Amino acid sequence: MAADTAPKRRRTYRGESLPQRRARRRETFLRAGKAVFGDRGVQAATLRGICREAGLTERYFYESFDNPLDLFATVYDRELDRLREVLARALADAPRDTEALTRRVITAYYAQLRDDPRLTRILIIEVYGTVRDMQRLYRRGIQDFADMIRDLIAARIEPDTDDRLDPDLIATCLVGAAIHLATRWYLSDYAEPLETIVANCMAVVTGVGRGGAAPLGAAADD
Amino acid sequence: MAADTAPKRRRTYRGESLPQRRARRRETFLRAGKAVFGDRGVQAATLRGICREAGLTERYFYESFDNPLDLFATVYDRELDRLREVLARALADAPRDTEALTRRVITAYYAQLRDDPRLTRILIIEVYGTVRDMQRLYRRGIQDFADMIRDLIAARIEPDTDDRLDPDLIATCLVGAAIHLATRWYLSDYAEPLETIVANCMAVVTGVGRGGAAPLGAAADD
DNA sequence: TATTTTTGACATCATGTGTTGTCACTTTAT
DNA sequence: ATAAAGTGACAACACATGATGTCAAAAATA
Repeated sequence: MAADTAPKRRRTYRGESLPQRRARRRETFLRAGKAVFGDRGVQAATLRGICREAGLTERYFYESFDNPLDLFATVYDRELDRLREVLARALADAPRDTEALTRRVITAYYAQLRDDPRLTRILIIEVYGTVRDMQRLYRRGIQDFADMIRDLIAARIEPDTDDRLDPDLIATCLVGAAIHLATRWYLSDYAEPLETIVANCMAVVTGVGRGGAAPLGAAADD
Repeated sequence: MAADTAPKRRRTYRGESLPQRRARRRETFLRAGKAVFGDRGVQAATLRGICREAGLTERYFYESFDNPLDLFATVYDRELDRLREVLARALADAPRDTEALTRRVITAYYAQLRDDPRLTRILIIEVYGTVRDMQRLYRRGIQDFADMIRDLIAARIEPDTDDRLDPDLIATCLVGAAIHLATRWYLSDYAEPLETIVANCMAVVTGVGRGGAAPLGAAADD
């Protein structure tokens, strides 16, 4: 059926070939999608609103995406990759000292979230409020970070202490802690300075499994 | 306008007065709402579906609720109160030893989530995917638990160690950790035994702020 | 310049949902 | 018994949205 209405020859238009134009329009929709999803949220996003934001018509939307949720999934994937890249870079040229490395990654994480609120909203807030397809996306995205943390802490586990301790579950907790802190931070319009957020997240992450007598800080409890 | 169609006299019907019938129908809708929201989710919930589940018609829905989201908010509030009550009870007759108390509360929390998957889904999953009104609900609900934890750990903070440590933020982290672990647990259909979940959550909660040399367990790292 | 492709604005269709209204039937009270 | 209140099934309406189609103007090629 595509052959019926297909043009005989493909022209360059305004100095762009057909693949170039397609790619540009797709990119335009991705940017518009990030703006709409990141500023107003998935609930408020409509096909027409996205097209208005993109300055393109519905036809070109369907040229690159199946439906609005497909666009969101693509935007989400992309933002997730961006964040992953930032963390990988921080991890790459980090010192070998465990605490310094942890601090560096955590700092990179929160700095990125602070510098790109739209990414933040898409990755940690909007991804929830959608159908089960999005929950798959969410779990996949989170799982990556949990695995990253798990590998970091797995080597430090001593099985003879408590054999119920599971690096996977611990990592899940730590991811949840970081995300939840990020959520609060975002919703407060980044009220606290970055250093404060990092310090408190560090306090949770580096203390894992050390439930002895000493409390927060260095005081001895009664 | 209500006066036009208002009945002249209020009758008892099937042995129930009008307030009794109203209350019963409202209760029926609350149960139906919990079933629909807790099993199929907010996205899949429709007014007609809720009425079918309740065995009542739309008229009686509007008798007690403004719209489906209003019903969800009421159901959410109710389930939150139930959970809060469970935790308060666990906290009330808990030993004074801090660790035992913490363990008791955490155990009560996860046991309740395991025993009532609908409550779990409504409280930790479905509450996200709605409009901003629900985010208010969510924040309010979470805030309560965060405050509870904050009060527990605030007394243990020594300000001369790191003055950026903030009981509020730490509590936010811990709530996030617990919720995220609960989310994973729920999505895995409660694959791990309760004791495992509790042990790992404990490892995170009781270790807060103790970021020294000792890692998970008791081993010394290189 | 003439023809074809490309574009954009807009109309149209189909569908689902919240909301309100209708009406026959049941139950209660006089 | 009869009239009024209550109930339940379902129709009807309004509206938003996704998806598809129409058509004239703009731009490129022969």
